[in-house]
Amino acid sequence: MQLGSGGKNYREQKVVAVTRKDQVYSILRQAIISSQLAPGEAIRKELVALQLGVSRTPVSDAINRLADEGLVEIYPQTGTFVARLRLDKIETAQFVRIALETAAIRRAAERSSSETVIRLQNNLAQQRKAADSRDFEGFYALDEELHDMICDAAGLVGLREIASKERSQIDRVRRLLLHYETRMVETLKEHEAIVAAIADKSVERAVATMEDHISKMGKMLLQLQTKRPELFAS
Amino acid sequence: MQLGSGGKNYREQKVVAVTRKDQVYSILRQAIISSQLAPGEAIRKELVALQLGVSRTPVSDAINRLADEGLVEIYPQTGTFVARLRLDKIETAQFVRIALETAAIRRAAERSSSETVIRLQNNLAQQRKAADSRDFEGFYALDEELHDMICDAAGLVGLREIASKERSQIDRVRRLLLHYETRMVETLKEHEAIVAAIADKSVERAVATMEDHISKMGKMLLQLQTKRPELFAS
DNA sequence: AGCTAATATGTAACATGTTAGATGTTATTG
DNA sequence: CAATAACATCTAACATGTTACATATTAGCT
Repeated sequence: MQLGSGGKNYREQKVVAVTRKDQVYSILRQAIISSQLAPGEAIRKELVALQLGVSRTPVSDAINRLADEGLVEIYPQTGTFVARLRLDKIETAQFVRIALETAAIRRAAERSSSETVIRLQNNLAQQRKAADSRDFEGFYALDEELHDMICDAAGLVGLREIASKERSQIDRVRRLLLHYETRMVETLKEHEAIVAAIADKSVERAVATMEDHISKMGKMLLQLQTKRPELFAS
Repeated sequence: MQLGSGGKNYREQKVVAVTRKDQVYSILRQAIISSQLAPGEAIRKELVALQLGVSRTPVSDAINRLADEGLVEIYPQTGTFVARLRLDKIETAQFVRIALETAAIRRAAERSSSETVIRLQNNLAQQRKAADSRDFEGFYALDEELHDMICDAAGLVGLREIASKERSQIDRVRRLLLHYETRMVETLKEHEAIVAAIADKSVERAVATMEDHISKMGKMLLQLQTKRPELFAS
């Protein structure tokens, strides 16, 4: 594992964090969300440590964090596994997502500056490009970014991180759906409606379009169980 | 640290979790939220390990988790400190709390059974007793329990844990305010209004009373900075 | 004295050795 | 042959040794 020059951390002005455990965490999290590591698959800490060229300690630390996040399941003295999907957990995540993001967009619509709107529209332009060229992965990343930008626009420190963490379960399911997903054009339209409402400062319309958007996506997610039942627990 | 008989963990039916790191986590978290460990105070891992009769490993694991939760701050190669309060973080936590708990009470009011209502009213009766006998700590615990019960009544797996985690910052501030707090009677009235709305299945009224309740408390929290500025960062 | 560089110190981060418990397999017994 | 007990194996949990880095202190220089 080649780390990137080791950026310094200073006491008062805390910087990105470049510890090995953070790097391992990012790598594993990415691998899980992108389904490179499939739900139910065993994670052998020692092997991971070997592959990444670190000791077992940072790997364990990273996995503990992933367990808190609900992305892995640790069975003491037995093994660590990529968490299988659970419909009830996904339902809760979906609920939390709607609660947080509708509240966030309400604030965002109330207080958004023209610069913010421009950035949002910029993102939309890129989404159109990605949609035109059938670039699923690119579109997906821009989708996430748009939601993050709206969270940020609410102007609350740390809100994006909280929302993004609660979204990780849903992100994972969406990735698995990517291949089946044909909703890119519809999604784009919904995004456009959301941004338009923010630009118009139509607070209630922004909230309603966001709720509609997340709900529609939620319905998609539930279809995964019929398509890939082996990914689900219990 | 005397552990309680070591309850078994089985693969499919996962049980409470009795690892040392979980115990250390609970102990430290309690100590921080109850302000036994004051904001800004250093935590010496080795000392904690010694005091609890465990090695540094479970202590580090517990502290990592507390850091994720925002209750401690780890400065690499320097030290670990109980997180100082930050107005902006508290504001975000307050926002998240309103978003989650109003959404939760909406669902709870829609679907609450008569048994649930009875449990809530039972809690209220105990709150009245605690208020009569000026039992701040007891009242506070019942307050938390009431909010947890409402989360549970929404019928979403894991929602209570998420809400409770996001509330930890606020709980800490409330504890610090306990000695100044004279709002117990008013708080009780607000709780009664909330439960009454749920019992009546008046969804919108339940949501409104909950939002009002949390907002009023939020205003109290902000007064702490003028009373105890040394607890705050930046 | 004021500034900079060398050094000392303390801590988290990291590495690795050890233990205990969960589970699967094989032997043993009725 | 089935039930069960002994055992082997594997893994996370835990313990402890080592390293690197942030910071404070001191020494040396102008």
